[in-house]
Amino acid sequence: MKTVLSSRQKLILKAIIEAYVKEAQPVGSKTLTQMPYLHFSSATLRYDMAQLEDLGFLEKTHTSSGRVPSEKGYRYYVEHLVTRDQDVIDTFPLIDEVFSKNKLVREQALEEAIHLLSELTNYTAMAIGPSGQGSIIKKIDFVPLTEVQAVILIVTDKGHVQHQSIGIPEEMGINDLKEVIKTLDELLRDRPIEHASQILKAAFAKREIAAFLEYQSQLMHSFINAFAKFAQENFYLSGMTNVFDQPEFHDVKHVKSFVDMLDRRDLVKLIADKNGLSIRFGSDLQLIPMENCTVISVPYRISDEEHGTIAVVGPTRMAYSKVIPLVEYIASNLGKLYNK
Amino acid sequence: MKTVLSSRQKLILKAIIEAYVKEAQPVGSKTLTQMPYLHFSSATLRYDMAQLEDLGFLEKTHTSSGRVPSEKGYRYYVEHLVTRDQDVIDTFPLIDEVFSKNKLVREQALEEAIHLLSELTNYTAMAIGPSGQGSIIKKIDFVPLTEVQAVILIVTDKGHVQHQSIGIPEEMGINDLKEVIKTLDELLRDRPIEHASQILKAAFAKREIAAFLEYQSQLMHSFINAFAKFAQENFYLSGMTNVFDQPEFHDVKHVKSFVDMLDRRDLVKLIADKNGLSIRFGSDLQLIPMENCTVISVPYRISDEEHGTIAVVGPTRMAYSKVIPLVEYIASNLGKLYNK
DNA sequence: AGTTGGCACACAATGAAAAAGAGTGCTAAA
DNA sequence: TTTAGCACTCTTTTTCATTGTGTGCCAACT
Repeated sequence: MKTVLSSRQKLILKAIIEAYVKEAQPVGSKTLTQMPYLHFSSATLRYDMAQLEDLGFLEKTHTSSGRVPSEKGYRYYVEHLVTRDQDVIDTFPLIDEVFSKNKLVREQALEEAIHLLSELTNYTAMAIGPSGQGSIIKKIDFVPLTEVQAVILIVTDKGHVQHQSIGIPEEMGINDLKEVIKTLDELLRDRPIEHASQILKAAFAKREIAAFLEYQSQLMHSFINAFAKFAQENFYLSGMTNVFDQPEFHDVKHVKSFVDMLDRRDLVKLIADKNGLSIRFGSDLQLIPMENCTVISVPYRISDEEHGTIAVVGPTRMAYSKVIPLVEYIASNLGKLYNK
Repeated sequence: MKTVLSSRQKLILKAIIEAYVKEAQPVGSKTLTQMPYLHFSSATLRYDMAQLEDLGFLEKTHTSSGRVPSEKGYRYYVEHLVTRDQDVIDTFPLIDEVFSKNKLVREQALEEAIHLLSELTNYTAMAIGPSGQGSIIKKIDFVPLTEVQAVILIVTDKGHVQHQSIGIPEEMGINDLKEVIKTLDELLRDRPIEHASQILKAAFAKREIAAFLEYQSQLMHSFINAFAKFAQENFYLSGMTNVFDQPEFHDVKHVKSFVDMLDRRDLVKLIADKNGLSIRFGSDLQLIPMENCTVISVPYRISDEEHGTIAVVGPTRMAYSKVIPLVEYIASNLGKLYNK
């Protein structure tokens, strides 16, 4: 069953949400009478407000307080009512300017972008960077440092690099190690990173690279470790403390669990792998520190294999009309930016 | 002029500080009478407390409250009164066990160490890792990715690796680039990282590597950028939120400025380059968010060139008798650990 | 001289009661 | 359908008295 709201009810819901977003105070009928397009008496507005409450779009904090939007109210708002803030759209040329001013290396581009995003929204911005997933190994190399130490290097076609220090056992000379690495390079070059560990293990089982058995497991461990690092989603964060100013975060307990959650990167799996603009509220996220919070995320795409997501985290009482166009614009421009 | 305290006054100061550290409440004369070694009447203790207050070691929150240690009081305490907690010393074998259990790669060792430190102290732990400073360039290499893209690699004798994606200009083939990198490798190999930029610039000025002039500046920029990254102190942080439980951090404003300060790494320069155990209080640090906080830092040393500092940050009302031996022990053992 | 019990005083913390304020729901009338 | 009016509810703020903790000082005791 689809609930139908009268156009005045829609106006009221929109006005309440936008006033509440601004003031963080329950909004009453009297406040609404001051709004343009709502020049009715307070009694009339009260009547509609009561209906909106019955429908579950509004809530009261106590019997005789103003109304506060419910999560359902916000949902309806972002789906049907929200408009893109013209002031924000007017800043798009400025964003272009900031981006084009600094010449950015790949990794810095994402960082810059979410920094800008957090500055402009005053909420917390995050990004999941393109992972090594889907990359092809381009080279495996090693550099001897001393008689007993060396560094192994792995480079992918996307320009990702992993390195790992290893020890060289006494009974094995540098030349022997060179031989092993060369074999590995031939074995793994042009193979996808995801298969690397498996190929390595298979080769090890077949003794193809088992000239120095007692050393194998240690070296293999180092490589597998390095391969695993590629798979790690890389996570960018900016403006973590921005949301602390919000009254939703007045309690240090809440701040603490929020920071811990970001530290643990609990949100990574949640914002990844969504198509297009996604707005998720506290109850969608199933994380206690995210109660009363909303995550707005948009995926971006740099190439067929390289993609990720950027997101803004803020209180559910968020300035959607400003944040939504901003996130969308920055996500859509990241691709261009990245390839500069 | 040197203030001399009677042995009873010392006992009282010690008892007050330790009680205050535990309870975070002003401590009164009655509480003190319950302490062992302080079986005097409350009036007697009050008399000494008044003297300690005159000397500036104690403070009152209002005319008739218990006493709270002043910063001067804490200073005297850590210099003359504090003892190393035996319980903590007893845990040292456990620390050894944790360390030896996990085989650690260089970078992970520091991370593990300060993680342990923050867990055991319940305060915030930081470390400045050995920087690339003092390292020697061992190899400069490049890996072509596509016709127009490549990665440059720089490896030092300490096993540090930096990489940077670069674009290959059309008028320059891969072979030309290979030539340039080879020249650079010869030029910079076995040279200290600190001189690298300078050598590069000098060579550029003398046109030694100027076969493709219009490209030079871009490439040089990438290299100089990569060299600069070595110089960055690398900073490790663990248990940032631990201190949020402390009553000193009950205010979100304070929490926010504290997190921002850590984000900006304001403390890095402050804890670096001190010899031996250093205990600095809020007023020493000259940072607003560090009021009522103390930083305990100890340098560690891995080799002649590789050294750093680990530190614990907590409220001035800190369990010094536990933290001091812990930080010292972990710092002294980091060297061994690192070289495994 | 050092130590102690006794007592007046100061202030914070707690809780109850009163007053003020904001906003609602309902009803009857326009 | 809209509005004015009014009683009612609940929060917030203020005030005031009460209680409790701890001090400072003084006179007396060891």
